[in-house]
Amino acid sequence: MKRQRVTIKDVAAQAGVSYQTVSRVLNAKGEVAEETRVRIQAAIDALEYRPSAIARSLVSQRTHVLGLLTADFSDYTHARIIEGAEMEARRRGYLAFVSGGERGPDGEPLTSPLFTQHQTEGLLIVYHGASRDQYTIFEQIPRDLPLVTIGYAPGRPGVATVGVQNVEGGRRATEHLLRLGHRRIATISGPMQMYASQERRRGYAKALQATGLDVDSALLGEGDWSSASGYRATRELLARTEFTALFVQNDRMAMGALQALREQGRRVPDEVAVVGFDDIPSTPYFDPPLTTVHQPTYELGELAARLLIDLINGQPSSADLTRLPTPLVVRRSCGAEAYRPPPSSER
Amino acid sequence: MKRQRVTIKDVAAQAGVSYQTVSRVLNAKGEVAEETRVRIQAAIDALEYRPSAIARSLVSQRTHVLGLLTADFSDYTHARIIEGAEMEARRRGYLAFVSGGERGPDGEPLTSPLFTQHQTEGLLIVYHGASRDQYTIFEQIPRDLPLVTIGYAPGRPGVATVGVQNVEGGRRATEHLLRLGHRRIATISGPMQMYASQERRRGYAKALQATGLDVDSALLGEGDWSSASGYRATRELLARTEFTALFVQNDRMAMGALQALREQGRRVPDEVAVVGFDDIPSTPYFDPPLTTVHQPTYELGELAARLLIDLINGQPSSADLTRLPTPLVVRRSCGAEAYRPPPSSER
DNA sequence: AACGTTCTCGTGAACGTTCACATCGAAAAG
DNA sequence: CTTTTCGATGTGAACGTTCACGAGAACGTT
Repeated sequence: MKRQRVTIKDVAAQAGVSYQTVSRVLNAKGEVAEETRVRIQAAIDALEYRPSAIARSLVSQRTHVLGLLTADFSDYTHARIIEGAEMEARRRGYLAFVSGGERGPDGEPLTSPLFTQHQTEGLLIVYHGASRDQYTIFEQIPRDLPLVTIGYAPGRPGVATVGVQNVEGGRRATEHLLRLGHRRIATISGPMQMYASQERRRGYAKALQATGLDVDSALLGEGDWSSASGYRATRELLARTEFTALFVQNDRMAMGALQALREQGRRVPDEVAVVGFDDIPSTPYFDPPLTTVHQPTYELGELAARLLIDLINGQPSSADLTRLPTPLVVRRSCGAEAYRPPPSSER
Repeated sequence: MKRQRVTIKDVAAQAGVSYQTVSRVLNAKGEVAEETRVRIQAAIDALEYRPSAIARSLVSQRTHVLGLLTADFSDYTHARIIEGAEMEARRRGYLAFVSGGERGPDGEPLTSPLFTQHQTEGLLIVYHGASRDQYTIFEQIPRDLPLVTIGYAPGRPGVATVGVQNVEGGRRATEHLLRLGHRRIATISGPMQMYASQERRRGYAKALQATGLDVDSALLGEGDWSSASGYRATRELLARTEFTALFVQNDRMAMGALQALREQGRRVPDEVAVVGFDDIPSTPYFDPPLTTVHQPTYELGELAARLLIDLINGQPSSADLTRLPTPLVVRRSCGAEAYRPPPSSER
């Protein structure tokens, strides 16, 4: 484990100059004779010298490291956001600590104390968010640390937020079903203390009201985003009331819903039309292929990283509170279109 | 952006001692009078002092940072491995840079040069691996950097490898179908240059041969792990030959396969029995619920991280080349069992 | 009463870089 | 030929911490 480090002084010695001159060619700063620069470059290559980011950080007080914090790593939506954010960060010269999986008592992701010690320059919380009264997580975060969240704690002083058009997405899905002639449209939300759930349901209600319909509470189901909960909520709805359409507010729950409908012998889309939310890649392979509201998760991650980096560098960014569009993707489960074979490439 | 850092000297001044004494209480090293230690602790709390990991790293030459490199972030299997690895790393006091999404010309993930500069102590490559002749990635990695891969480049000098029992999994799936009386069993592999594909197919062949059957090349399909490719490969198989069972070597492809079978009017499991591989969480909600070979991905990530950290600390680890078990999970798509309602919780 | 121990704490150096400034030489200007 | 100017390079300090020492005080020992 003796990893003898090659330092800038070794390079200087090899090239017969002082360490400062080497530093100058490394940073392309200040004048240095062409002849010496090639000599130094040769020494660098010969010794395979790699500057120490640690030492640099110590003097510059900058680490170029971001922290990405998430509650649920392996959920596709979250993973995609992280992927986009990490990619954008890398493009801008930042590295990302990623941490996730641990949740506090209220479901919020947990910060590792390691995060703050390691001089993370900014933090991105990838989490779809609980309602206003539960922000315990922010107490663990230094107040002066640039912070961006995804659709979480919008408008909170000190935190910037980006998200998707949840309300519009919900409205779009519901309008589509209304346009197809459905009048009794059930819906299954995620946990109602979460913003995304509230917003998607608000879109649902808006669409109904615009058509002069009231929201019938018998038609409102609630799950926890999991397929199992979608399955359960659908069975409850079926037992409780009649409906000809179902708007499930994420695709995983929709998968459970389709399962429940199949079991009960309700044909989709003929007897019940179904629309989902998220547009996860497997959606064209649902039975039947799912009409759903697309979420640009990758782009959301990129946007969030961009905003965070701008914040770190003190650049006013217009991205704060940006809401990315959520177009409806029509497939077969809503009955609006004849069947097409699935596309040849995923994602 | 003026983040005026509280240093150990500030704490020392506040407590009326030297910086060294503060360092002693921080590291619980050396004797320090009880009275002064509480005084210093008070100063630490009052100033909200957080030691600089950067400065520490500079002197200790240790960063306690791992690099997790992946090719495909948002694939469930990969994400789960990373999640497990990150969790285990955190438990052992390590933070993890995660980087992914970029692939080289041969499909291998790409290392960021930032990785090595940042004094990553070890690298975990989460990638299911291509065949022997494509190891371009290792050339970018310093030879003395501890390296662990997942089922990739096993036996290569300098890299430790963990994985799952792919051969046994493939055998188990095929044996199950044989035991149910099937004799013409088709299979769809991933890209054949990948280890996982080769191994799973080898398991398939072994099971057939143990029963005295030959491998019929007409029954061999190949995809790229995506649902779309599973769909395509299944259509090709259906057009080409007859079979009563299908072993698809990952669940995403299986999803496409089910879709293709449905379209062609082949009932599952009555006309064609299907078995998958991976046991992703949505598997119970496939139509029909998919019998599949379980992969302990989370545990695999934990194991890999443990191995990597042991390597870093120069501890001989017995985990190298460990292969985690891959039990068969029987659901409905193979026709072996009556239908049970999906479980109430995912993952 | 003088001395060795044991506690407790402080000083200087080092980790690998960059920054601010000083220095040196030579070319340009008078 | 002297002075100015500027290009090229070197020196000291600093970033925040730990490590290897060393020093003083309190205590007991003979």
